[in-house]
Amino acid sequence: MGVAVTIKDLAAKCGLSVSAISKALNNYPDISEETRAHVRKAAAELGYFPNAQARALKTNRTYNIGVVYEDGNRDGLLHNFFASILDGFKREIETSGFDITFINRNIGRGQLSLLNHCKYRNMDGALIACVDFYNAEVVELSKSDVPCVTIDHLFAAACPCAMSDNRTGMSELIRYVASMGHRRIGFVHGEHTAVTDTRMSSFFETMNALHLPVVPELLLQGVYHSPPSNYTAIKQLMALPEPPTCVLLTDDFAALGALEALSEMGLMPGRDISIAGYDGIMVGQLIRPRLTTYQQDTQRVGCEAARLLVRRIEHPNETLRPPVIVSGRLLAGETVVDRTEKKVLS
Amino acid sequence: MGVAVTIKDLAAKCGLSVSAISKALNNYPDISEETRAHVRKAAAELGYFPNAQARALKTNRTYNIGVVYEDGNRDGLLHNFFASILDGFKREIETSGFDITFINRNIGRGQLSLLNHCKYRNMDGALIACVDFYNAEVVELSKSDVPCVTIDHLFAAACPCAMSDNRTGMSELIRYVASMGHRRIGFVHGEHTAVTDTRMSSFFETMNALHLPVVPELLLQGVYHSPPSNYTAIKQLMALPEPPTCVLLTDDFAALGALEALSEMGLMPGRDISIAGYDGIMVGQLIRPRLTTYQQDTQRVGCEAARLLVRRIEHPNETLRPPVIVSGRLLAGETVVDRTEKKVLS
DNA sequence: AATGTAATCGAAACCGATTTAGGGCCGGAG
DNA sequence: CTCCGGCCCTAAATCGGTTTCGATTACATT
Repeated sequence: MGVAVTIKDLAAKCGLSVSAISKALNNYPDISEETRAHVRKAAAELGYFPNAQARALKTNRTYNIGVVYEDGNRDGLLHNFFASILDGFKREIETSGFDITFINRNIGRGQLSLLNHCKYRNMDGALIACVDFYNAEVVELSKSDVPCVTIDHLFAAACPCAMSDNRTGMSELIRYVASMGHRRIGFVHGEHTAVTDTRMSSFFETMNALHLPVVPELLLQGVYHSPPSNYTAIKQLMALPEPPTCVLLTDDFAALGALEALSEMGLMPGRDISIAGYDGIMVGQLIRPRLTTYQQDTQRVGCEAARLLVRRIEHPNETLRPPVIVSGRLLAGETVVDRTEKKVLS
Repeated sequence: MGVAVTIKDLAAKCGLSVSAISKALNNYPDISEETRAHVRKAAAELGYFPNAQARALKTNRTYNIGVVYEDGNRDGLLHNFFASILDGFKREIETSGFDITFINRNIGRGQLSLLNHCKYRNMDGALIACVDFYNAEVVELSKSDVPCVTIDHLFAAACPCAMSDNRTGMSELIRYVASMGHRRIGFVHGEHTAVTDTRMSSFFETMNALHLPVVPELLLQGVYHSPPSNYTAIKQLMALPEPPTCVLLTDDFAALGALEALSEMGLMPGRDISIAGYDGIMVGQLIRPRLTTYQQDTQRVGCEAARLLVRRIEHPNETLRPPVIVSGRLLAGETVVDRTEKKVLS
C-alpha cells in the first residue's frame, strides 16, 4: 500500500500534537482560527483524510448504512421496482455522507443473523426493503437498537416508514377503468402483505363506492413480479363462462405475463380485453400497446426513506414520525379499452 | 446500544487473557485444543463476534469490496444488464465472506476521489463496472494498489477482467441473420468503448467472411441503453431510399425504442422489417413478438469477476491472469424475419 | 501583587481487536 | 541437580484516531 498519511504525519508537519490536529479538523472551539486554517491547508497538501476504521472504533459511527435486500428468490437487484427505490435512496443518503452496504447472512465461512451483521459492521442504520417482513430475522432487526427505515411496511416497532400511496393509487386506477365503461373487473392480487392488504381494501371500497359488483370468481391470488403466475391467472379468468372485461394485475412485470397469455389466446389487449398493471416501470411504456398502469414515484419513496433514516440517526430520541406517503400518478396507456364509445357506436 | 460483547468479556468469562482468546479464535497453533474448544463454546454462548473496525484497524483487512458504479447518468442500478452482473458478483463474493459497498465521490460534506474513497474505507478490493473507463478517477483507481477487477474492459494496468464474448456473440448473431436471408444489414453501434470496438470489428470481419456488403449509410452511432437514441436511428435508416431489411441495435433496452419507432411507422417487426437486440434481458422475451437477440450470461460474468478479484486479493503477487471470457447464446426470437422462405414463396 | 479567567494546546486514556516477545512449567537429557 | 526445549499462555505494543482533563500563557480584575 502506498502507506496512507496518518494524523501523526500531519501533526509532525504542523508542529502540533495529534489531538490538536483532530480538534482542528473536527471544529472544536478550543483551537484558534489561524491554527485551524493552517492545519486544513497542510491536510490538503498532504492529501490527508482520516481512517474510517479508527474513527469508527472510537466514535461508534461508521457513516455506513446496511441495506437488507431479498436474498431468497433470484430477484433482488433485478427487481425494477426495488432497484429504483434503492437508487433513489442511495442518491439521497450519499448527499448526507453515508455509504451503503448490502447486508446478508454470511461472514467469512460463518453465519450471522441480519441484526448481528449490522452490529458486526457497526452500521449507523439500515434500510429494510424488498424482504419478507414476517421473517424472524427481519423482525428482530426492526425491533433492535439499530435505527431502521422500512419501505411499504409499517412495523409495530418504532421504525419509520416510507410508502407509496397504494390506497389512492388503487382507487384512481379503478375509477379510471370504471370511467372507461368496465363493470366486470377482475383483480389478481399478490401474496398477503401490507401492500396487498391496502390495495385489496381499497379495491373493495372503491368498487362499492362506484356500485360495481365484486364477483368472487374474478378475485384471484397471484404472485408479485412473476409473469408465469399472472399468465396462469389470466388464462383462468378468461376461461370463465362470463369472463371479466378488464383485469388488474399485481404489477407491471407480471402484467407482461398476462399479455403473453392473451396473445397466445389470440386476444388483443386494448381491443378484445383490457388489462392494467401497477408500478409504472419504464418498459411498460416502451412496448406497444403501452401498458395502462399506476406509476409509483419510486425515486421519491427511496429519497424520503433516506431522509427519515438520517433524521432518526441524528435525533434518536425524537418521537417517531408518521409514515411518509408518496403519491403516484395514473398512466393511461393503451391496454384498457374505452367501452363507453363502443356502446355509443353499437 | 445493547452494549456489544467484546473480547474482554469473553476473556473474563473464560478466565483467560485477551490475547489467548484472540489466538484461540484465529486458530493459532500455540493454544491447546481443549482451550480452543472451550473458548469457542463460550463465544457461542455469549453471542460474541469480533468488532470489524477494531480488527480492520490492526489487520488492514476489511472484507469489504467497493463497487464503482455509474453515478453520472440516471441509470446505474436501473440498468438491467449491469444489475444482473452486480447480482452475480454479489452472490459469489458473499460466499467468500466479503460485503459490498458502493463507492461514490462524497464523504460527509466533502469530496473524495474514487480511489481515496476506497482508501478511506480501506476496501480490500474494488469492482469497476458500468462506468466511463476513460474517466481520470477510474483510471487512477485501476492503476492504484487497491486490487481491482473490471467488467468488459481491459486496462493496460494490472487489472484482471471478466468479459462477455462480444466477438463470438456478434458473429453468431450476424450469421444467424444472414442465414435468414438478410444481406442489407444495418448496425446501430454504441459510443466508442472497448465493447463497441470488439463488436464493430467482429461485425466487419463476419460481414466480410460472409461476402455481405458493408454499406456506410447503414452504419450509425447510437447510445447504449437509450431507447430514444435508437428510435431516432431506426427512423433515419428507414428513411433511406433503400432501407436495410434487418437492423442490429446496441442492446435490448434500446431495441425497444426501435420497436416503438417501427410501430409508429406502421411497420411490424418480424414481418415488414427485422431487428435484433443484444444482451438478452428478460423483458425482451416477455413481449410479443419476442426479441431476437444474443443473450449474455451476466450472472456468470459477475461470478467470474468475483472469483478473479478474490484470487487477486488473496494472492497479490501472482502473475496477472488473462481475462475470463464468458460465452452467451443466441436467442432466436420473432423479430427477425425469414426471407429465404419468402423468396421461395414469391 | 495576588487572583481570576479566557484562550489554546498537549498528555494520556481509550475504542477492540491482533501480534510480538517473553515467561512460567514440566519432562527428559546430561 | 541443573539445564534445555516444548508447550501454553500473558503482557504489552500497536493500529489511527477521539475525547477528557489539565497545563500553560496572557490578560484583566481587585
